[in-house]
Amino acid sequence: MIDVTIKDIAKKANVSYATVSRALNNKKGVRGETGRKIREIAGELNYRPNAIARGLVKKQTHSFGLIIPDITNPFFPEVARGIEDGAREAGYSIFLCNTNWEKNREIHYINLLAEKRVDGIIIAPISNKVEFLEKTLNSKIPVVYVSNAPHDTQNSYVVIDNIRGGFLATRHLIELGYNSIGFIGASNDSLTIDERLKGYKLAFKKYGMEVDESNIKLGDFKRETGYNLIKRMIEMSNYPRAVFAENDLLALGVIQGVKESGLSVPGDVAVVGFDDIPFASFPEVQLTTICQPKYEMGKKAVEIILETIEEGSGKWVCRKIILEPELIIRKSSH
Amino acid sequence: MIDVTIKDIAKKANVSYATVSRALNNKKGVRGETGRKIREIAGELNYRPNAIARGLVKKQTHSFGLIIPDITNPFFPEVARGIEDGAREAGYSIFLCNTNWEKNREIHYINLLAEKRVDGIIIAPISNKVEFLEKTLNSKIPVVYVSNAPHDTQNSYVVIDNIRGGFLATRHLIELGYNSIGFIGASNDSLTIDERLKGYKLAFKKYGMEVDESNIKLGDFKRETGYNLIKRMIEMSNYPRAVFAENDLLALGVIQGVKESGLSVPGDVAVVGFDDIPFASFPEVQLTTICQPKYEMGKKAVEIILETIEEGSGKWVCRKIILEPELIIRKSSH
DNA sequence: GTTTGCAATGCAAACGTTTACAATCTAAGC
DNA sequence: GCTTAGATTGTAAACGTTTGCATTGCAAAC
Repeated sequence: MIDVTIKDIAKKANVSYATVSRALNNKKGVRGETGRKIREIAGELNYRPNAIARGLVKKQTHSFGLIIPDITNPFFPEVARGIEDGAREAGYSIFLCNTNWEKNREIHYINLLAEKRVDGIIIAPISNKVEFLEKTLNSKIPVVYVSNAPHDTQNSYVVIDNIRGGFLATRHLIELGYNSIGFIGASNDSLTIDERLKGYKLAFKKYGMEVDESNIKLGDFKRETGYNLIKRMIEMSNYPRAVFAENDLLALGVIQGVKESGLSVPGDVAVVGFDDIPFASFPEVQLTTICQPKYEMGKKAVEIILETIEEGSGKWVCRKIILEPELIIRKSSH
Repeated sequence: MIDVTIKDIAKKANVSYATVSRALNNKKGVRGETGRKIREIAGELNYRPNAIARGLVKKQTHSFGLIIPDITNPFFPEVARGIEDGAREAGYSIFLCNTNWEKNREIHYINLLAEKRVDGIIIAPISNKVEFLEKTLNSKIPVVYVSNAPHDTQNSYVVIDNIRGGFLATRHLIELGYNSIGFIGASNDSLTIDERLKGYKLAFKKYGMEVDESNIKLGDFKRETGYNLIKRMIEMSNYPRAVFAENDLLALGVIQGVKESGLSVPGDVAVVGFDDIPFASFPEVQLTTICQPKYEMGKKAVEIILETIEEGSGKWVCRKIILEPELIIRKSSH
């Protein structure tokens, strides 16, 4: 009962195992009756093709890797779902790799996936330092960046226009009349933050306003961080009456911090986030935010990976897709 | 540059490839100098062992499958993170399979994982109908159920005491003085619901109260469902002033529905959830709920899988772990 | 009744490892 | 210097498939 192989079937059907292989893969050149018998026996024996063996000879595993920094941030599961759906439809499986925002874990996984001979890698990189990734993988395994990507990459990516997003969020607050606007984000070797901050500054410039660097506070991507940073900010004598947080999780932390300081949102401090995670729209929260098409982003990333794989090792497919962010105004700012 | 193998190294080092294999795996019986040279060459050539080939001969892939119904429900990412952490520490990778609550997708994935020859499967089953799963996998691939499990299974599981959880939630509401308490959950071939509902009824019994079946409304596990069901409930002339929702997502939907009906929580309707997802504790939400040790649950499940694998095909490891639920009282009920 | 051509099948190599066993080398013991 | 044991290395089989090529069988065409 342990692991029935193609040979077992061959023996029972009195044919060579090459014929069994052909029959089971519905290849031409096998008599109808023979095929039927073989399939029947395969069924009886509860045969399951060994994808490992097949992978070895066909040099493809029908699987790819998905590297994300934080499965706990609802943004990523949403993207992952898109990827998973697309992959399944095409007959691919995905290795889930959660880096927990640790660079060495990212590297670890890249090596691992390479050893597993995945057909492609979809990665939401932690930072814009991707030399290692690019060096080890380039021209060997197709890579698609998702969510954010180093701008000088040779690889495909599907991202959102983070500068535009940062700009939209900030402009929204400016137009509401705020002239002192805080920025709360993750540490600055992340590309995401780099660009969203750029958008933030762009808006200031466009309206002829000065950026006050002391209003920019950086940490990481966790909710607690938003909470801590806003508290520190509020201690400042002249704290900003509006805050743009780099993602919704941070924004939620900010809101919590504001409330706990005895202030109100948006009365005392207006808050805008980024991502539009499901909870942002929850009536209790009603967070103004920049919406990213998360599911579609994942779906698209898979499409590109598949396209690259199909293309064979021939020419290098390179799609650079930049999606439009959308400002969604809710009650945390008005 | 495309795929350097053990043979390339052997040629360059002037040794047989068996020696290379031994050297790279740090096996005894290879001279220090030889080993050093081989490793050096391997480094230069940027050699990456082919896990597929290795898997074929060693008959293990160092990967296992994780089947969950909904990666979008924050409960599961939390569990997944525990599993991922445990797996990585032990050198295993996980195939993520999201069934989207569809039974045939679950079956599809089970077959797929079997073909991929994963070393084990951790599954949060959709329903208590697992004959197929058990039939196809039993005694071939180690299985560990997580979150909930069929009680008559031969396999290991790590779950929470759902009956107890349902009981705690309901008792809490009873003790607050409510005598008409609604139950909102998923369709009834889910084990989870079966047990939590059992706990609900148990509490009624214990306090000598009658269960009013019209106060029990079933749908699925999505937030919208909670929203829709509570709205239907509120239309009833004598709707319950307290609701136990089978999970936090449903509970959030319930709260939304209550508010939109112009009623307040907990003033008009008290709400208790289940899971304690991160957002339940958010100050805007403050959902009373039954806490599950999600991360630990995942961690434990991996431990068991690993233990089973280590054990070899010798005896059948079977651990049945039932964790204690904990009632966390917040502002959605008091 | 040959030939021709094509469909059906079998044979064997290949994919990149690991590993049992055989062969060789080295150095210690006599 | 010869034996011998132990360490080092090589040979080849195995893992379960796919697939190019050779072989066979059979029917149609001559």
